[in-house]
Amino acid sequence: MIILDYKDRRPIYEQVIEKLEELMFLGVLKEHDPMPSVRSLAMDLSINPNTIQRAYAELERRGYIYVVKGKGSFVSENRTMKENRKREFLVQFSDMIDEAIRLGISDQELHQMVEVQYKAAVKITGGGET
Amino acid sequence: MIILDYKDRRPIYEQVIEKLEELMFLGVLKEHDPMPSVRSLAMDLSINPNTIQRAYAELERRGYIYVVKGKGSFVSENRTMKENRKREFLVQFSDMIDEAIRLGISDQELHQMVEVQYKAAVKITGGGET
DNA sequence: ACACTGTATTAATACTCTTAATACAGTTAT
DNA sequence: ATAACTGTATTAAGAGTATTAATACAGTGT
Repeated sequence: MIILDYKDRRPIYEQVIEKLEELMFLGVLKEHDPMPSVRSLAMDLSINPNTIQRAYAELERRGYIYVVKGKGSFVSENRTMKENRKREFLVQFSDMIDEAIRLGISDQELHQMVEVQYKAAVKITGGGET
Repeated sequence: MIILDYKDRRPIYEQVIEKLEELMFLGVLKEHDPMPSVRSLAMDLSINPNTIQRAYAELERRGYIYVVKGKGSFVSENRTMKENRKREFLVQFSDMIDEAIRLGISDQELHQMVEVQYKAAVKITGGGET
């Protein structure tokens, strides 16, 4: 379910956070679904439970999971998550355009890139079917 | 000339590399200009000369500066740099479009963002006047 | 000779990430 | 109640990296 990349410079717990958020976003982990337990996920990934614990603590802090003591951790109702993600996208996208301008890329070129890339990407991924 | 951000998680030497590359890109540091000496830049930034040395070694490895022993370090003829930067941009931009598709953003929306952001950014920055 | 350049080395310190070994409290099923 | 799960907390150790510090050496220019 999750594959770690040890060549990645970022710490493992961050990768775990990212992957789990992605699974929530994709709907593989649905609202109120139980998260894998700290120990079992640690076993799965062959890493220390403390490292998973750290990732879970951060996910809880972000409001993406909630904890019921003794029972486990569960996926939150995460409307906020998709909003956050979209907000981040918008910021990054406008930064990209600033960079494009610095690089002397014209708006026509940008439009063309959007067009080409969009078609190509949709063809591969299947794109935004909700 | 350079301001370090100690809240940034990345190491100082990486920030120094980034800032110096930016100054070259902007033309503040022109081809064959002398770079500030290791010791003087270290003084300026109130950090250890070794840290600057590390940044310079990396800049040389990337071909952005060249060294004349006993004289100093100088800005390379860096056509490659702008090409590299453009290449990086293209990769990132297509990644962004993939993300947009995941977020269910239509190509029309993307085109509109490009349009709005481009005009706004050019107005502020003055944009790609070379 | 002196004051600059870059470069190299070694040591010490600090910080972060990760693992390991426990321990404790709450839940659930038997 | 006991066993087997949950999450949480703590403490210690190890590894790796970033940074500083103190030198030393070689080349350049005045």
